[in-house]
Amino acid sequence: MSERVRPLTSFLIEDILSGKEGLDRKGCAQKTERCSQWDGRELSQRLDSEQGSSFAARKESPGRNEPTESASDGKQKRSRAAFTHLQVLELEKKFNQQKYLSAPERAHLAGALRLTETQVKIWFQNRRYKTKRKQQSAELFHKDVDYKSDGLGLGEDLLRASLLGALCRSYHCRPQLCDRTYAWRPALW
DNA sequence: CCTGTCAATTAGAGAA
DNA sequence: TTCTCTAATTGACAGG
Repeated sequence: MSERVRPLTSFLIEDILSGKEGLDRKGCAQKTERCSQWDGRELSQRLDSEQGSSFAARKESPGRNEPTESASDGKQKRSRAAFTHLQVLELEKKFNQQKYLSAPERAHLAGALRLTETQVKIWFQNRRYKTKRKQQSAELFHKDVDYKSDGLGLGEDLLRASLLGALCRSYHCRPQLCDRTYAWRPALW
């Protein structure tokens, strides 16, 4: 992996408008186009009428969290949507069926769940990565257990116990997740 | 060029 | 306050 530069975690509309980000209008629209929090097209349009002013180009959050802004410094705080139980349930269900969605499928699912296509896309992206990480750590553990138990036949049981324990630890503070992870339970064990 | 993916990271939210 | 989970963001890269 190549070297990482400073992440633009606080991607501020004010910075773009004032030229601090060093992006021209097109670059700005492109960049924002990629972020679910900002609508590049809307931004481009509004740049025409509101150049120089600070405004919130943030899309309406589908979750219960409203975008917040501290009035004093005018800095936009990143909002984090909290998907509903049902939304996650349906996403998990779909993910269990298929790990990748086509554009029409994504649009359909997004519409059905009242999420943006980007949110669905990002959810699947994060979900795949999460699955991969879990699998990798499980494999790592498996190797370790195999090495330690070394012929005692404990590897599989210990792995199961460990994974179950990890899962319980993960969800012990969010009981509602135990229900919505139905996809994992029978398949995993 | 555009759009999607991955991998890594950041940061909000809530439970302990 | 700390910890965990996870939505969102980022850069690099690939394919059409």
